[in-house]
Amino acid sequence: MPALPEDAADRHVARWRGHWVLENQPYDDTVEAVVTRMGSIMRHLRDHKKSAAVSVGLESHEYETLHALMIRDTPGTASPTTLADELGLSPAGMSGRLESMERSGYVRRTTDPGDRRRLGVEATAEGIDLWRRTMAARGSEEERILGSLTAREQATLSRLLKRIALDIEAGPTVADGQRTRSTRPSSQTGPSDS
Amino acid sequence: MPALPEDAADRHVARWRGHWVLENQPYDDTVEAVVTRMGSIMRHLRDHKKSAAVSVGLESHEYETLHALMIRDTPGTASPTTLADELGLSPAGMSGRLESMERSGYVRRTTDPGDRRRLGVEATAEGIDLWRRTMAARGSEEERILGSLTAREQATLSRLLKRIALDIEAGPTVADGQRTRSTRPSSQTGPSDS
DNA sequence: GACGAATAGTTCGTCAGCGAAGTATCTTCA
DNA sequence: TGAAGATACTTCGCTGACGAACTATTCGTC
Repeated sequence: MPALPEDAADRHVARWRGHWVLENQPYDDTVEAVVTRMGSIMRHLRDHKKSAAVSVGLESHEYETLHALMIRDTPGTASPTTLADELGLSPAGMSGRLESMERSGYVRRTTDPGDRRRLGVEATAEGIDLWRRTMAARGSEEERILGSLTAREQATLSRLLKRIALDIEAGPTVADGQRTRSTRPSSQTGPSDS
Repeated sequence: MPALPEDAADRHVARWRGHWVLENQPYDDTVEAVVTRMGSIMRHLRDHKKSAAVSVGLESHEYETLHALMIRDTPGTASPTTLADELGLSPAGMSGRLESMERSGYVRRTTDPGDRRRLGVEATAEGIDLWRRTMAARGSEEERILGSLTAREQATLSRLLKRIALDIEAGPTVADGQRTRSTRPSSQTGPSDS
């Protein structure tokens, strides 16, 4: 494996090491670099997705909404509440979003005759079209950037990330506000949690 | 290597596969899983950081600002413009944030006698204290979750991510709107790119 | 030295999102 | 049958952020 040139994360780590202030907490270059790199990769993908949406005339939150609507088991239709949950939005936020998207004609709210509290949200033909065009404009930037790795390397990466993800999912489900201590992970490496 | 149980990303991938709509674009499970996992790891870290800040009485954006102020080469002081750049904020946003943080007493704006257009931003003693306490409350969740991996595995992960990050940094710097095709990566590997 | 361009911040109008409170509808159960 | 309570969504007031326009200062150049 050839030595790789410096990346932004390396520079970040070098810069930060000197400013570490928690005496009882070690500063771990590798950990810091990993987190920084994941951050910049995700930011890149987010920016890319956003510009794809904008190039088609959609705000990125509108694209997200259409997307959530389209990739579900009953494509193109859902209740505002479900949608809000999936998008991590408050009910109020969802109302606002649907309102504006309905005005733009991307979406339609329908009433449920069986239960008049309930609404249905459907993507309109135009909404679906714009969603598809955004998908196409997006191309698969994800595949492009992961293309720097071989299939084997991708698999390794995926497995390592999965171990971390599983650890998080097993965790205390972060709960609200209060930081409950995790189901101490397999430990072996005292997370030295403060 | 033992078979790992299913994680949320596995479920996401399985669910999404059926809804893939770009005929000319293959659907790559591994890529999708990698991106999903990085997303949930980063989200977890973000939530954790936020709740640490809140537990100390800081809004998460206030913590970010103090953090940017503290980890720089001249700790505790910077110009609004620099700060805005580092935080990815518009000048207007920065003004607002400083305004409210100054009202809260976390930060102080000072005038530069040499150039009266310029300001300096300094963290106050209270701001520094709250920042440190947030750092402590944060503990190192990053280290805790990466603790699921051995040092060797962490190094592997870091290297793989670095390859991707370098590819992105080398890229067309995403520019605005238009999707320019990257300096085709070293290629060699249309990997499993199915 | 003085006027035009550049630079540093601020103000203004707007928008998406939040939490809390409100409205309408349905469910439960005495 | 008819409250009391639960559920589904909306409205309201507020906040943080944005882009565009504005103010104040300094730099460059003739």
